[in-house]
Amino acid sequence: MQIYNTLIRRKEKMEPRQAGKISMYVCGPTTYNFIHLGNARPLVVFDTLRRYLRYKGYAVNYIQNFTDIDDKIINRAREEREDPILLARKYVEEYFRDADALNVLRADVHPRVSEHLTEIVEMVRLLMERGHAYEVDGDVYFDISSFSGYGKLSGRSPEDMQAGARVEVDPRKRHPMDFVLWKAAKTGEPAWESPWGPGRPGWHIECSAMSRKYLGDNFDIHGGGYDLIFPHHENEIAQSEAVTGNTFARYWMHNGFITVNQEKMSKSLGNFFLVREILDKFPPETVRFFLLSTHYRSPLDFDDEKLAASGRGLERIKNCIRLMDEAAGSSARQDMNGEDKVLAGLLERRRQEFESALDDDLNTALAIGIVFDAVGDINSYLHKASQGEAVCPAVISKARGLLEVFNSILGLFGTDASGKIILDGQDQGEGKLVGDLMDLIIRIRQEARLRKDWATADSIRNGLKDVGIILEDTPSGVRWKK
RNA sequence: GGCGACAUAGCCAAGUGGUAAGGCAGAGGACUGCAAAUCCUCCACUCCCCGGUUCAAAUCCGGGUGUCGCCUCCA
Repeated sequence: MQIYNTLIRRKEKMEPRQAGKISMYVCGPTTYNFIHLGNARPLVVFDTLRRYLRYKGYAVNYIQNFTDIDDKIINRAREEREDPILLARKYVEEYFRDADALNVLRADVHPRVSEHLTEIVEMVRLLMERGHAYEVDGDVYFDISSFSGYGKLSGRSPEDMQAGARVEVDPRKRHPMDFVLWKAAKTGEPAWESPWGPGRPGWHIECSAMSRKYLGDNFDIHGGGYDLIFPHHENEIAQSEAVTGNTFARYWMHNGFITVNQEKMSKSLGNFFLVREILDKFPPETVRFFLLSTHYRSPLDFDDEKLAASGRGLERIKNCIRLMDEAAGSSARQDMNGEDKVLAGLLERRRQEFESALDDDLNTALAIGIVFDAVGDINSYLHKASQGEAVCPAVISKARGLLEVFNSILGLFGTDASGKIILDGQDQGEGKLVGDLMDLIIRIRQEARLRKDWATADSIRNGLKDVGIILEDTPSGVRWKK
């Protein structure tokens, strides 16, 4: 598999440190609010990467942190007259509700800053001991001049950045780009004991300390949003490598932004949409599909019309699954004929194309194109079969199995424990009562149709449409779906 | 001021040297009482512009133009 590595600015072959195992760390949210769509992109992208690596047979150790101690949390808690720790805890819970809805699998560990003060203080202490940090009035700063590789990820030298500095420089810092490792507590703020007095960690040190605890001095993949390259990830490298003397992460992956009217969606611009709000209007699989329909490094512009178009595209895949299930249930042909073998061959080819798409820097947009190609192959086969011989259930089972493999990686549709795709509709969800009622309504309408009472038949169909149920008359019977 | 990314049909989007995937929307046909779904066919002589390299460029190089991002909390 090839991965675009921000460190060298090109794709390279991904070779894990240990054969068959991959360690991944992805920067998670600061929990002071519900997540917005921009926050959701890395979740879905790296979840998909993780699923694909698993599919390829790797044992993946996946760590995603929560920043639950931070200025923004403290400010928010003050506004709401709540305890900062409890507020952060609440938004961790809310985070999981959104992530679960988007079918993002839980990480192996979700470490929180508030539970790793010991490791963080120890790391700062080591940086002090080794001459990479200095203390001023209870604050501890990292001394970037002590780390020769500073700037290697973001591709800028300390001199470049000084030239355009847009912030007032704290005069207590030796170099303007020095950054805080430990902040002395102000009155009323949560604080933890340290050799430099009570305080709390700076933003960057947590990821260095927690990734080290769970993945060791070096690991394979570090992911996050593009805007974390500088300063966050640059600083993580400096801290970690200064302490360990080892290369930190080998492959750095950064997702592009979600934009609104071509502008970055961000909290400071106020143009963000909460995942929760979007899920009120669109099903979660549509949102996930939308997020994966563009390559992860490209910007992705959001609006309702684009999401709606994604939903219509997804419907095509769902229809294919419904058609397969109907056809398979109506046939018991055993032996494979020529058409069956042609489809079987095409399916195998699609599997390979799908894999090579994802092998090329997780090209989910291409992979989704391959899914549609497979859907076209299957629909054509079903159409031909409907006019001649019945389908061969064994080939249909293979086809459905292929879509389930695709789904196990893209994570679009809900499944049962064995990975079988479960769609809304008569299969499940509403329970037996709705199914029975639908059977009754359809029977009454069919009687009307037999009498050629089209007015009644159409009235029933239109009425159901108004409550969100689609009726489709087919030669073999009536199909309904939500 | 420094650094970087992107520009492909009405919309979304893949494609890094060999003659433009896929989806949405749209047109025609098949099927249907009608609709929907599905199938078949059509829908970019051309990839922001101008030069150059090459037998061959959307793809490489140079120069423009435009949009966006990072340098400050931000996925």
